[in-house]
Amino acid sequence: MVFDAIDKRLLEYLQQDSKQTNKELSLKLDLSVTAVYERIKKLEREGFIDSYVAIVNKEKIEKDFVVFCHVKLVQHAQDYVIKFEKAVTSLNEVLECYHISGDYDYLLKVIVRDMPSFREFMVKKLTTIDHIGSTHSMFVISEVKHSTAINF
Amino acid sequence: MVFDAIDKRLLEYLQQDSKQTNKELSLKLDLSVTAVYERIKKLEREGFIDSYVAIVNKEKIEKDFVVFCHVKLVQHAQDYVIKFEKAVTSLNEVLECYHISGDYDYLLKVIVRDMPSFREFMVKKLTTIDHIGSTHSMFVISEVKHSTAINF
DNA sequence: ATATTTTAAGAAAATTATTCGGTTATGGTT
DNA sequence: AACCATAACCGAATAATTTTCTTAAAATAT
Repeated sequence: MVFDAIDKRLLEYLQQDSKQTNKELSLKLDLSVTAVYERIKKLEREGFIDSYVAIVNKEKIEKDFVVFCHVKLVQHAQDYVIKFEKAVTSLNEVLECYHISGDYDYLLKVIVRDMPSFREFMVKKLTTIDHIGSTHSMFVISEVKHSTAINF
Repeated sequence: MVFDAIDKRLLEYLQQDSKQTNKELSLKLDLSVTAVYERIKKLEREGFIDSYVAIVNKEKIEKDFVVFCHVKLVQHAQDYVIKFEKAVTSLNEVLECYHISGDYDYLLKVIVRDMPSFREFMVKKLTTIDHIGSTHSMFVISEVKHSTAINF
């Protein structure tokens, strides 16, 4: 399987707007509609494209209170880690969770409605998970840049 | 404009998979194809849906070295802030940038190929921006959860 | 209770995606 | 350089989907 410069450009376009028609893409890439179609199918089949999603506006649905939470575990025994990761994954306020290097073990991206909701989330959900040592919250004052597109 | 429970479910479905046909959605929502069509158009028009994008697999394109960078400015005069935000936004390794509360001013999500590329990014790009006081990098060991869908 | 507006439905039209058969490039082998 | 095998491409035909249109039913206001 060869992944060439045209595939690269195609992915760039699709990361920007996945609702473009194959005809539009065929003009940009100087290919036939069929060639574009088959390249897209190949990229989907081979796993280059994970999914197609709609990006919704946080403000509009009043879920625009974003907080990054650092979490440290008391111990790092494997079953503690597994349990924590499973628990945190199931929380729908947690959109992202990363195991990271540094002073803390994890970095979580949490999205809720407002500060009271955040308190509720911390008290009733996050800190009820076993083996959490400490947490540290960083509130997002403003989103300067937010893109889902990976540049080559 | 009313945003009801059906719209909510519709957004949930579209955040999961935006390539579903209106017919599939009409079955899930127990509506006609036209009703689904018009609701989607309304959500797009009113700004509930920002865009439709393809999510590409980082590993596949060998851009899966993810780093969160804290950045502190030397001063917070408005023109320093504006310049920094503009400069950082233009860097295509920086997918996300947040102005945050706490010890540091900004949190950046950086995606590159590997550690050498990261070093290159830090030395040649990030730290050449004016007025940066200090930085602190947290390397992602593993991505436990990564979703673009906001839950209601 | 009546008028007005919104929402929904089915059918028709327009556009788009997908399949198909044949052709042209590409890479490797002799 | 000629050969084969494979992959990529194209245009046309078909299938599926989106979009428009017309009308009917709810919901809301007068």
